Amino acid sequence: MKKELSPSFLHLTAAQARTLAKNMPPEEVLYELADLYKMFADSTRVRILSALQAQELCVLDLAALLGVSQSALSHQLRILKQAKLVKSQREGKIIFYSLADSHVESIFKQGLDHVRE
Amino acid sequence: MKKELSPSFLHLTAAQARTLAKNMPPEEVLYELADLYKMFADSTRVRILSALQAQELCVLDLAALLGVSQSALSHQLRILKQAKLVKSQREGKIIFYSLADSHVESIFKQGLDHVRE
DNA sequence: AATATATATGAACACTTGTTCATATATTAA
DNA sequence: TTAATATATGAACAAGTGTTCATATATATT
Repeated sequence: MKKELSPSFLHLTAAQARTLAKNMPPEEVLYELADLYKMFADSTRVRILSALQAQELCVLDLAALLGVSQSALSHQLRILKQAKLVKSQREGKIIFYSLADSHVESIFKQGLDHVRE
Repeated sequence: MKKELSPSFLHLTAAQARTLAKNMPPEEVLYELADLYKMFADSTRVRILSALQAQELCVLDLAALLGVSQSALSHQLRILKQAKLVKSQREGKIIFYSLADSHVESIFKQGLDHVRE
């Protein structure tokens, strides 16, 4: 029995290609996944998340701790907040930021395991 | 006993700041971590990794499967290979790509868990 | 009310990144 | 050797991103 080879594939039968595509997460999910990882793909944001993992902090303390300008930090915090990785809580003049999600920690650790291997 | 407040911090004592900094992974590791996540921060690369998770594939099949140009794919494969997330194996004219590292899968799954929550 | 403090934001800019196009390299077939 | 196939790569370009600078907003203090 001759294998039915789709004209566009080299080694995959059309059936195999379909099965493969079906077993992959939907495109839309993969796009969201890339967007999630974009949040961790900048060293400033990674350092922010790493610090907030230890304890909640206000903007100026974070800035001092990381050696980043207040403005740059504020911009990044906004991005992290929109992505719902970080939340804020006002106490008078000061706003405290903390991790919004326990998943952040596990994603973080997974990555560290790989980097340290 | 008065708290010794470092002039540069608002709510952190100098001691707290030191402890916090000490408990964070070293800067250099955080930079590597960001670089690792950069690999997952592009939808084309995520889709490549997702496909290779199912099975090893040659460049043209991958291109057809994902609907990406051969050139674009080749460029991305080079990037993934340099990052040691992917490896290649030649068989005559054809080069098969596969995941280089089992960590890739776990990083992937962790992210999916978060996206799907 | 005026001032000081803490944070946010818009615009501009430099830098990075992913794709395309054209072409190069490598292997196989004729 | 020549032609065909599979993959790689350099240059150019468009789009995206992170920072800075100046300024705005919000709260507290005097």
